[in-house]
Amino acid sequence: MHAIREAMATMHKRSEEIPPVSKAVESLVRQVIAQVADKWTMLVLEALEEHGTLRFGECGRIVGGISQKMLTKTLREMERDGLVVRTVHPVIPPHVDYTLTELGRELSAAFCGVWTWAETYHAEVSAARRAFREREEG
Amino acid sequence: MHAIREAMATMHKRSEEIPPVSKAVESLVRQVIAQVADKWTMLVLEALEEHGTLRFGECGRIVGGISQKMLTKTLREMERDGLVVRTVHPVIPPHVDYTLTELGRELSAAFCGVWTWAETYHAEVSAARRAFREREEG
DNA sequence: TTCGATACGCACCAAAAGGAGAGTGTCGGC
DNA sequence: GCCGACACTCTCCTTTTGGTGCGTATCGAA
Repeated sequence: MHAIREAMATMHKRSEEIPPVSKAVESLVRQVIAQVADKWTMLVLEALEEHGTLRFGECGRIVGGISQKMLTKTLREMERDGLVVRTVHPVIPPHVDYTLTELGRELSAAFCGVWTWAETYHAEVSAARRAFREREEG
Repeated sequence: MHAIREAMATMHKRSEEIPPVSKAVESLVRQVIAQVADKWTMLVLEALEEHGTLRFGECGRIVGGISQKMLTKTLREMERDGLVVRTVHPVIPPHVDYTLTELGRELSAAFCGVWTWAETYHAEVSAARRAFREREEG
């Protein structure tokens, strides 16, 4: 009945009762990972890495399929985390551009492995999905 | 007034009107990335990489802070994508365990760079956030 | 005999993600 | 003189995400 509640309680307790000093660091790392391992962040990062400095609209066009709202939000978060620098040129009409910082470039390089993996193995993933569906339905 | 609508329409049109042959592949890669660049997927991947074969409950305890529902969902998706193998031992009480496939291990290795980045630079990210907040509020 | 353990599925609900559309202010081109 | 471009912001609205709690089957232990 409440077996699961206790099981999950234990699950949580175990991870909270053992704070091996570096618990704060691990939490931070997780937070950073969760933030950064975002679809749009990855895509924007890629766009900026490939094209260098980009304006808001350019960036949206290159990424493709992103709404203004999400583009604004993603770029703001990246700026906040020190991944991009936002430069406002006070002219009319407004001109704002975004450039990767060193931190951003490093992250982009780190993500490179994942991109390569996806490009290398997407066929295998598709095959696995087909096989899974057939096993389920067939 | 409807300037933006047109701008965004153009934004989308551009990316949809130019299908440079590898458009399908890019779409697939993006889909795979979006799937795989998930917080829980990364965490489970890490747990399995570090501990080898794990049971459902063990996995939850190691990842920490994940609900059953999300753990089930994450593991199912990973199985579907060919990242883990799910083995059911038909005993009572039930015993199910999960192991990374070669594909999963490759992905884990690819993510290694991101983990390293996060561990290396989390302090910089924190600093950037503080600076951003001070610039905004102060 | 009743409880605890296992690995879930299901129903319900709250919160967050994300899209659509309108509005803003100014300028240069038609 | 009016419209389009820029880089947004703001307000709805829908979809997705994720948590909680309950139920299940069966066995061995208390």
